[in-house]
Order: sequence, then C-alpha cells, then structure tokens
Amino acid sequence: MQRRFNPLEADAKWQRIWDEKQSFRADDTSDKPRSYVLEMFPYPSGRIHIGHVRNYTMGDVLARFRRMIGHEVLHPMGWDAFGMPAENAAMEKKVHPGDWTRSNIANMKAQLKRLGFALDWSRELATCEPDYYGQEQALFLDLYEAGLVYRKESAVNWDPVDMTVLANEQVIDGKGWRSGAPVEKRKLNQWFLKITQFADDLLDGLKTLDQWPEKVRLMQENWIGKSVGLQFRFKLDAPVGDITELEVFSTRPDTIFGASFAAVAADHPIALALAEKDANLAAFAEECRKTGTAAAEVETQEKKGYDTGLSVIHPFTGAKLPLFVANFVLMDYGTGAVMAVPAHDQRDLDFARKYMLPTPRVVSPDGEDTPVGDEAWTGPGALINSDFLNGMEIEAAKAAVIARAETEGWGQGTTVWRLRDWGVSRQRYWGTPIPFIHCDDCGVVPVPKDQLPVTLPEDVSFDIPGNPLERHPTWKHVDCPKCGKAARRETDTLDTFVDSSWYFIRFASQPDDKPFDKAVAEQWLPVGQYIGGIEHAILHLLYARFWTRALNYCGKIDVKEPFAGLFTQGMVTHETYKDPAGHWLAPQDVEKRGDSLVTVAGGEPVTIGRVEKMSKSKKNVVDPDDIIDQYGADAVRWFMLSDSPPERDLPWTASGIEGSWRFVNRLWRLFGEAGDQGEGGTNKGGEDRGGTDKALTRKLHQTIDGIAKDIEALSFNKAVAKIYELTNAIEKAGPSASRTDAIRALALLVAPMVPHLAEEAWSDMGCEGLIADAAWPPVDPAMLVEDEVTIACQVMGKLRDTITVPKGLPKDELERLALAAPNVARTLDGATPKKVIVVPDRLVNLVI
RNA sequence: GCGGACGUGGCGAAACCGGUAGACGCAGCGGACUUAAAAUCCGCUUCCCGUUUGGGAGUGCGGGUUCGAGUCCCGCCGUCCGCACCA
Repeated sequence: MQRRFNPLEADAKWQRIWDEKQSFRADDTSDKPRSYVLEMFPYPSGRIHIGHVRNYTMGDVLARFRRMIGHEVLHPMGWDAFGMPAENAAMEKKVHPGDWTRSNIANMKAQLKRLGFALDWSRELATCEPDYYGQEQALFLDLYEAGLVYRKESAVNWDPVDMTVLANEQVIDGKGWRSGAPVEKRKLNQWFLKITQFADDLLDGLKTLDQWPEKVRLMQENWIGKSVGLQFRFKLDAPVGDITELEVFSTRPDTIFGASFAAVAADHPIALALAEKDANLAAFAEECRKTGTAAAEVETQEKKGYDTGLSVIHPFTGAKLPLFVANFVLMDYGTGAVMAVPAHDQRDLDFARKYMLPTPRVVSPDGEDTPVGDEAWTGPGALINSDFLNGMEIEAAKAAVIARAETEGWGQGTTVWRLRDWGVSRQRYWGTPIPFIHCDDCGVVPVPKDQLPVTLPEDVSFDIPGNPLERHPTWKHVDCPKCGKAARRETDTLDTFVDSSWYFIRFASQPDDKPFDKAVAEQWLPVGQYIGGIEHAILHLLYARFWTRALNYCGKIDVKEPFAGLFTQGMVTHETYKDPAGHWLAPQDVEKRGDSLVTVAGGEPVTIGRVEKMSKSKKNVVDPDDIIDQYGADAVRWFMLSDSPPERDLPWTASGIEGSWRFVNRLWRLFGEAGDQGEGGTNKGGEDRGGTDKALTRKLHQTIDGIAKDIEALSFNKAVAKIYELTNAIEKAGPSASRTDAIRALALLVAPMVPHLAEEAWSDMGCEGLIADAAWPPVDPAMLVEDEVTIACQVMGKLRDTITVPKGLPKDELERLALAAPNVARTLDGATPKKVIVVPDRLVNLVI
C-alpha cells in the first residue's frame, strides 16, 4: 500500500461508485425508521464558500450515521435560485439571469460533489425552474381560495433612477444602494399573505419546538410580539374636522386613573389634520419623520412633543387631559395613539418631566402614595388613587377596567401584534410570477390551474431600468379567463422567501402533476434535523412555519411544524491581515518569516487583525476548491468537525488543516497495517498473535457508544476527540486480535466523517461491500463499565494522592486505603480525621 | 435601554447530577531516524517555587453556600448577538 493517502484518486473513485450504485437515494417505500436530514439550500452565487462546507459536512455526518444505524435517510440538495443577484449580473455582465443562474448551479454542484456528500441528487430542484415555481403558483392559488391571500395598497421604497422597488436593507441612509438616488415612498397595490391569522398558533407552536435553540424561539416570540390590553376611545373636547374621538391601546388599562395626558404619532390622522392649519406642528411632524427612522439614534433621542391645545376626556373622571403630538409614539403600532401614565411608564415619565405634567401614582408596592422619582414603577403592587380599583392587584384591575369599558361600550379587550401580514410582491423579473390576471370588468382573476405554470418570458433585456415583465411587448397581454376580453397579467413576482417556504416538502415528494403527494410527503415530514445559519432565525423559519400551517389549513398536509429539530451553526472565521499601507491582504499573500508575518510580494511587515467572518472585502477567505485540491475532501471535512463546538465560530487556520491532513494519513497507515495483515488471508478472522486486549476492547466500546451519542447531539468536536483518543490507544497497544478488531471498527467510526478514506480502507482490509452501506458497530454494554477506578484522596478538599482500586469497594474499605496512601499519611502527620466523606468509586475527603 | 449567550493555558477547547480542572487538537520546546531536509516516531508543555519526591496559586472580578464550586446563589466587569421608544 501507499505510504500516503491519495485523495485525488480515492475521492473521485468512491464518488463515482456511490453515484453508480445510487447509494444515497431515499426510498419512499422503505419500512425502516425515517430520518429527514436537511441543510438550508444555497443561493447559487457561483462558488461554494467554506461556510457551506461546514454546514453540509455536519448534515452529512448525521445523515451517514443515521444510515449506519439502519434508518432510511432523506438527505436532499437543491437551489434557492431566484433573486436579485441574477438580475444584477444581467445588468452588469449582459447575461440572462437564467443562464447565469444555471451555470452557477453547475459549478457549485461540481464543487459539492467533490466533497462526497451523501446526497440524494435524484431529488435535486431549482426554484427558478417552471416545474418548481409552477407548483408554487398552484399552492398560491390554493391559499388564495382559502382566503389567505389579498391585495392592499402599501408603501414601498422606490428607487427613481433604477425604477425599481427596494427592500429595506437596500436602502442606505435613505438612498438606493445601487443608484445612490434618494429613495421615495410610493403607494402600490401589493399582494399579502395573512400570516397574522396564524399569529397565535405560530406563537403557541414555539412551545412544542423543544429541539430548537431557545434563542431562536425567543427571537420569533419577540418578532410576533403579542400584547394583550384594552383598546378604547377618548372623547375629544373639540372635533378635528369630523374626528370626535381618539382611539388608543394600552397594555396597562389598570393604570387608567394615572393618565395625565394623551399623545399621538406625527402621522396620526389628527396630527395630519391639525398640521394643515398649523405650520409649527407641520414642522415638528416633519422633524419626527426624519429622525424617526434613524434607528441608532433612538436610544439617545430626547422625548419631544407638541401641545395641540386640544384635550381628551377621561372616561371615568371626566377630567380634561392635554393632547400632544409626540415623537415617541409610532403610527404603525396599535392605534398610533397612547394614554400616557407617567408614574408607570418610563417614556411617559420622561415626557411628563420635560413638559411639567402631573405624575400621579396609582400602583403602590407598599400601599404608600410616595411621589414618583425619575424611575417609573412597573413592578407589582395594589391600586391606589383609582376609585373602584383601589386595593386590587394589577391583573384584577386590568380585568375590571376592561369589563367596565365593554359594558359601557367605549372600549374592548384586544390583542395587538407586532407581526404584520407578509407582503410578497416584488416588482422584479427573476422570481415566481404571481398567477393572476387583471381585467377591467372582472377585476383580479386567478389564472386557472390548468393554465399553470405562468412561465417567465425568456426574451428580456436589462439595458434599461425597471421591471422587464412590465415593459415586455407581449407577455402581459392576455385574455381574461372569465370574460375573454383583453386583460393584463400581474407583473409582480413572489418574494423568494416563498420559494424557500416549501422546498423541503417538494424534496419529500415531487410528482409532475401536483406540488407534492400528501401521503408520501407526510412519511418524511417534519424535517428531523434542519441545519443552517442563525441569520435565518426569524424570516425564513417563520415564513416556512406559516406556509406549512397555511397548507395544513387548506387540507393539503397534516403537518403544522415543518422542522422538528433546528441547529444553527457558527461561522467560519479567519485572521485578517494588513500591509503597512493599511490594505487588506489575502492569506496567500502573507508568509511567515521567523516569528513575524511579511508580505509574499515585498517582504513588508504585516499586521495581524481580528479573527473575523470570512468576507471578500477583508480578503480573509479561503476557497474550498483550493483546499480540496491540496488535501482532499476528507481532510477538509475533518477540519470542519474538529475543535470548535458546531454552534460556535470556527477559526480557519493553515496549521489546523495541516493537522487534519496529518491525522487522515495516520488513520491511513493504521488501516494499512490491518489491510496488509489481511492480504495473506492470515488475519481475516482476527486470530493472530497476542490474543485479546481487554483494556483496548473496553476503550473501543466506550468510544463507539460515546461517538454515537455525540453525533446525535451534533457535538462533532467531542466525537473527533474520542476518535483521537481511540487512535492513540490503538497505536500504543501491542499486537492482538482485539487490536485488529479495533482498527476495523475504527474505520466504521470515522466513515461518516471521512467517507473516502473509510471506503478505501474498508476495501483494502478485504471487507464486504461498501462501508457506506455497513452497519454501525454494536456496543457490548458490559464493556462500558470499568472494573478499576481511580479514587481521589483529598485532605480538607485538596488532592493529596490517588489510589487505583477495583470498582465497587465499600466505603470503609476506601477510607482505610485512602488513609494508607503515602501522601495522605504524610499530610495528616498522625492527626485523626474529624470527618470522612466517601463518594464510592470517586473520592475520599478527610476533614481534620 | 430591553432581551439573550458567553468569559477556562500561548490558541481552539473538554470536564456527566457539585467530586482528580485543562481530555483531545494546534502552536512551542527537547530527542530519535536522516549526509541533510521533509515525513514519521518518542518525550515535555497552566503559572510560580524546588534538583527529584513535593509545595503554592489557578476557570473574568468581589462575596456567599458546601467536607468539596469552572459547575449553585448574590453583586460587579468585559465581549458578542438580537430587538429597537411595541404603549
């Protein structure tokens, strides 16, 4: 055998064999237990980056492991292929978005193949192909029929130069990210999905997701933002136009007797109406709008208001409360108006202090009516100064006020959500066409399902700004399906988050004639383990949860939660380098000279910066292809799994990948020993010199057991450490049948992680079949128990000695042995312990 | 400001339910093999004192509970992430 593992040969060979044998094809009809392992599918940007490699390696180890323990595994891959970068490329490079995307997919697929992932490529899909987005259109129509889709006028960010709608994150300092032109707010009729209809269920469902990170559940909970309270109307003391009442929402109706003023947002109808006749108010409102959006300054921003001169009438006391326009009231939350209770709300208090408004206390923790200082009291207590509420606790008082408001007819108990309906319209070309037709007579008409898919026209140009669908000469002109008269196609396309809201269902079942087969999909769903980046904690994961519920609501599938288990992996980071002029340097432009780093080009000194997420702008990137060329897929995979816990960031280092490469070769040599012995036919049954080695066998079984648990917990770094330990133990052990067995078992243990090497070793050792199809080695429970234990001998809690004894010795025996331990005896120096603590099989602590 | 996570050697980290802190890897140091280098193998490697046996300190800081605390409790400090005046 060769002294060094040759990954260039071995990788390609086994990848070809796995392909030919369709080793990782998932069988829909299998009666084995099912495992659906899924990593978030990539956007086809053109190149795989190292973060993908980490993500997919983790999923791959789990998928391969699950196969070994006898599961039928679904581990698919596809492409989140619609979206803006393709249109940007079309504008910059004059390529069609489809051509650009498909060639990127081909490149990235080749890159993924080189890593030897156990993927079922027969289920590959790309969201930009009509056989996918056509089915998505069908589902969209189902949702429409179920009343979950509607149109409404809504403001968008409009770039007047590019003539396009921008996402919020494309607006930088109020300017378009590409054109630099000031962004305008435009009102457009847009398509919405009724995610708010499921707000309560989406919130409740979080409780059932016990295999999700707490952090993600919390983020979603905050995003959904449920507030329970009272919505009620204040009478105005004088009408504003035809407005006679002010509707407000409060989560603290119990404090209503502490209200000392009311406030509305600058965009509130009352403020707008008043501003028409009041230039000062108009100026103030304009100021609020400007600073209102600059999120970073909100913290330091001072509470400011404008006294309208109007008052509202307190529903219980009849008192007149002044009405302000205030910069801290938001138009798009609740009713855009608040009752202000300074004693029990910090914002209201800050405002009241500035404008010298009263701050009466109505909740008291101790029953005393102590004046309110600079901090509002938001804690528990009993109501005071509150008429019929006096003496009640907060919750009781809330209920009492809501009950009174409802019987008297001026308010009702209400729940307000932060979550908004999902606007899915995008005025762009490279997305799923929304399957509707606008008819002057019939209005908005759905495209009949037998006319789907509504495909994108191919002959489009990006030479001039705007939506190519809008200005295409023929595409949008169609006849109304209802009345047959000339009508227009909808030219908006769907948000790409719609595409990724159901791809995991399509992976589970992809018939030609419908989006999925209910029964087949339900056999696989929900996804058992979903792995991806934390950046999708809210939007993608929430939309997918909504979409699954929407399909459930339409009777399409009996699943509500799409992802039973979620894991968010850390980023791959790298040191950053700068030359003396302060320019970023790529790792390959830097070399070590003595103890310091210099530039390869000129030998100039290099400063080492922070370890940061790999990014092109900082040049601290490594290309997976280069690394695979140099070390092969297995060393890269091994490095991705080593050292750092998977949820934490992984610092990429040259010496780290070198270390992985060394280990791959260490395994290779070890397997070579067993292979060589096997060749002569002398060792196949393990009958060789030396007999058994119980300590090694025990170590082996402990390792098998430990690694299985580590992989299930996705603690790959711990599994890797255990492999190292076992390898060290095998190398140190003398020849024996146990050792040969251990080497063979080791191949199985590393098979999910370094599959090419494992296959090569497996065939060298003369074993049957593919290791990809082999079973995980069985654990003998008797071998998990040590028969000797090391006991820590402490005096006053300090370790003085250790003794090695048979497991299970009685307490008094342990005490006797500990007292006899030389270092213990010397430390005690004849003293008699006052107290002796004995923890069997663990330690003895002598207290003097 | 609110919410969350984290803080352990030169570095990445491990440590079960409160029971020998630093497994495993990287880097470093010493040695073997070699004409030499690479590769490989062996040994050392938390810090301080001591030639060794050994002793002292030590898990961000300050307290506490306990026979015993990286782990539990109280109070700080720092780093990172999320949200952003949500009534």
